[in-house]
Amino acid sequence: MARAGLTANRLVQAAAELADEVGFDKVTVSALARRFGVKDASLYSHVKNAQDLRERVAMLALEELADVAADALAGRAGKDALVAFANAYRAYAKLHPGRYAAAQLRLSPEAAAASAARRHSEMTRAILRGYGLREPDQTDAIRMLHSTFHGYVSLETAGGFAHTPRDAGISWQRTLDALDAVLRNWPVE
Amino acid sequence: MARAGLTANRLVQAAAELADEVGFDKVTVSALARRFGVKDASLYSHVKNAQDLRERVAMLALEELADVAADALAGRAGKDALVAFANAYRAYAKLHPGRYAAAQLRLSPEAAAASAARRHSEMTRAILRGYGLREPDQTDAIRMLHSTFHGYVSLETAGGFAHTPRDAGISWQRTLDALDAVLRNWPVE
DNA sequence: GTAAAGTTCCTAGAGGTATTAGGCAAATAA
DNA sequence: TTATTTGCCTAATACCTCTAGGAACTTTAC
Repeated sequence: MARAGLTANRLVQAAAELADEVGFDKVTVSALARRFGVKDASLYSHVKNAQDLRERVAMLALEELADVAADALAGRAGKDALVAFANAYRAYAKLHPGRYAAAQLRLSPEAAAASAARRHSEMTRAILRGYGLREPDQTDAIRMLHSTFHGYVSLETAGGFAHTPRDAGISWQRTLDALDAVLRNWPVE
Repeated sequence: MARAGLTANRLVQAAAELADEVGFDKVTVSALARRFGVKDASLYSHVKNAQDLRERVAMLALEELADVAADALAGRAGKDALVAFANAYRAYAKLHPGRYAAAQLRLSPEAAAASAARRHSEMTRAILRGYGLREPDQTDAIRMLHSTFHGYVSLETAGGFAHTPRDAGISWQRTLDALDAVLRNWPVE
């Protein structure tokens, strides 16, 4: 009886690939077992259950996303940083739709997710440094930026922009221009 | 053998309530049958299958969302309209989280979804009339608005803003201020 | 008013997914 | 080499989806 060499990490990696291929909602214990040529029950030595598996994929995606964003941000400031960060974010979502969907999962162990989530916030805060925003405006601006990025990418990949002929990449650029403008002149009510 | 009085509409309505109570992903044919005190198989005379059921809930949500948005928009213009529309959107998502999740479903029969989707675009376009935007800027702005609204609501309900003490309602208001500002002064590159 | 037709719901059953319990064999440690 | 741990298996339960075919109820048509 030859062993398949399963590992939690290997499973999560394969689950992430599966998610990108067939969609995150179709990442199932059975499908994953099939991919490794083992029985379903065998996976339960490595992951707690299906939910645990999905959460690990989510964590992987969050970390990867933070990595590419950090790379994009390195050595840039101001609008340059904003655009690079945003583009890295959008590119990752396009390249890894399943992982991106996973990253949107509501994680139960808040503590575990916090590390990746904090990295994202830190980076966004770094971008804002170039715009001279102070708290609490900074938090408001971070929330707006995250919302716009996530909303745009999410609607775009769901086909929400397909009805209109206008190229989605151009609207994205214009949206970034608009965000830059609003940050440079943040409304002080 | 007393009849339960099932109807496609009644099923969809109950499924929507179920979605708000336990989450859209837990809306299942079995659970719905249980709620009506009938056998699973009985539902298949009224809906094609589970996917069909979910899509009908999505359509219901899209229509309801368009209705409340239209009400909010009536008789308003400019920033007033923008804020009313956005608040109606956010309020609906908070009141009906399951339905809101359903509305995000990628609908297969594009034609069917188009009617509701068009209403949303029409309304957003109406808001922009107060800002004097022309095509193609209008399309870009619509996409930005939708993205920000959806992204914010989506992140908020997923608990993404819970780490920071800042009240999510205030950040929302400031985001709307920012959107108003950027629309009044749309960057012409 | 009754017979035909259509509709609603049921029973039965097949197939997929999630998960636990318990066992044997392979890898590792003593 | 023996002892222990680990990896994967079989078996079994439970839930969800969906199809086929049948019985009871409702509506239609004469």
